[in-house]
Amino acid sequence: MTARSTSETARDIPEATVARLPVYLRALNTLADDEIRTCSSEDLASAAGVNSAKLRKDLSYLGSYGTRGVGYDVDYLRYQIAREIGVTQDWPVVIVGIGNLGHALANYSGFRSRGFHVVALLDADERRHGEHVAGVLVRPFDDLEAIVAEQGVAIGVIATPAAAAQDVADRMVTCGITSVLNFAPTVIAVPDGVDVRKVDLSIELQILAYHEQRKAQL
Amino acid sequence: MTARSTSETARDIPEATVARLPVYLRALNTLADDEIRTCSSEDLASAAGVNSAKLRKDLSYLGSYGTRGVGYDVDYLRYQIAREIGVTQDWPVVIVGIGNLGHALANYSGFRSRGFHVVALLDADERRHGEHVAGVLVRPFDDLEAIVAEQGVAIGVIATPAAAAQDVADRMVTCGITSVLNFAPTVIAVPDGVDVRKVDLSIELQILAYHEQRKAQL
DNA sequence: CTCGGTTTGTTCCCACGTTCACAAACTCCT
DNA sequence: AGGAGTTTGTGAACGTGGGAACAAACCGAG
Repeated sequence: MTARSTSETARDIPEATVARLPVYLRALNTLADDEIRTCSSEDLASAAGVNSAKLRKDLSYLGSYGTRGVGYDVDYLRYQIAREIGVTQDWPVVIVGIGNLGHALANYSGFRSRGFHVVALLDADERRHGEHVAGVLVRPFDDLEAIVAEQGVAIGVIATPAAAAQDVADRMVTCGITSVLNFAPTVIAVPDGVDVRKVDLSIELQILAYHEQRKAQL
Repeated sequence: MTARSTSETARDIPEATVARLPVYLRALNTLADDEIRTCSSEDLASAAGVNSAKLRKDLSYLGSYGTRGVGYDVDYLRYQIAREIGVTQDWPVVIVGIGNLGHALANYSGFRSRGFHVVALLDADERRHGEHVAGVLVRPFDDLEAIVAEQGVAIGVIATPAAAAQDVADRMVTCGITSVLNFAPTVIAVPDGVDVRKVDLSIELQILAYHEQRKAQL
């Protein structure tokens, strides 16, 4: 995707692998909670719901962190994956659009516990300003630039209606945000160098409906 | 994935294509709202954020619904895609776990407007029972079997904490649900023939964080 | 009817991802 | 020390998906 021109220092990890690393990390955390110190690729793979060969190949992109004949040290591997993903540091995040979904996101404990913390909640509707959600003040959308500059925010979450999403994305990009998580049910366009990931609830249901319909046809 | 043994009547559409059909459908709806009657593959592709060659190939799996030299009839194509996905009919859905996220899902208008309607909200916590969310009564989780049987529910949504997700999934499968949309941050195991799709907010953020970290290293 | 312009449907090729299978490397037991 | 058993890391085969390019098909003008 991005052309890595000079100094091929960092090995580039396939996108499909990157998407699975967080799953492995969560599985390792669960194992660690159960005070399991070591696991085989088979153990971890079944906890993560994947094939063990795929797991080993995925991990091999990070380095050789296992021991043949033994397996992986849970804590060590956990740290290596966290470091590779970048969640050993803490990422400030802004959420725009404090409707039903924005509320749920602001309250979602999985963010804070996994290296992210919500530094601001923004909404265009001034009737919401001053309200506190999950202990964070809801502020005007126009405060975006100031907050991003002050806090060094790189990641923005869009939880607005579809009609507002592109405008919000444009403003985010303008003030320096380079990663966007979009919950609005619309396609947003961004310049090169900005990453967008989309989460769309009704699309997921429609995919299930397709398969469901196929099953019914037998 | 599923072995289609006999009567190869229905062409099987690649999974990647299935995942994009809802996007095309939404783009077509937007065009229809603007009273556009016809569009080229180029028009639709840019509205959907994909390459036009890919769009044409995707549509070709459904049949030949375009006219060379002209393009696609918006309404006709819209109907064909909707029929293929299965959203010309209405799918009953149950949501289990009425916390912050469950609330947001119950209130999400995109479901009803796209061929899905919430027939029941279930929660294990009896303090929530009797409450109405988005006009639907919150009922005990133990009512699951009765509701699924009565209403012919095939699709279940899990919005519980991670610890409860597997149990909920097991109960759903037992009473005949064959498609599950899982919002709980954990991997759930289901038997063959049951489809699971996972939506995981913190995983999406972690993927963004990985790329963000890579950008910062330049 | 024919010709030029347009747009679809499809073929071909390449890149990416998945899985198998096995050599390399480690532990433990005798 | 040596051999049996175990598990990782990886090379190779295979399948799926993406994109360029082009033939087929349609429209409209003359």
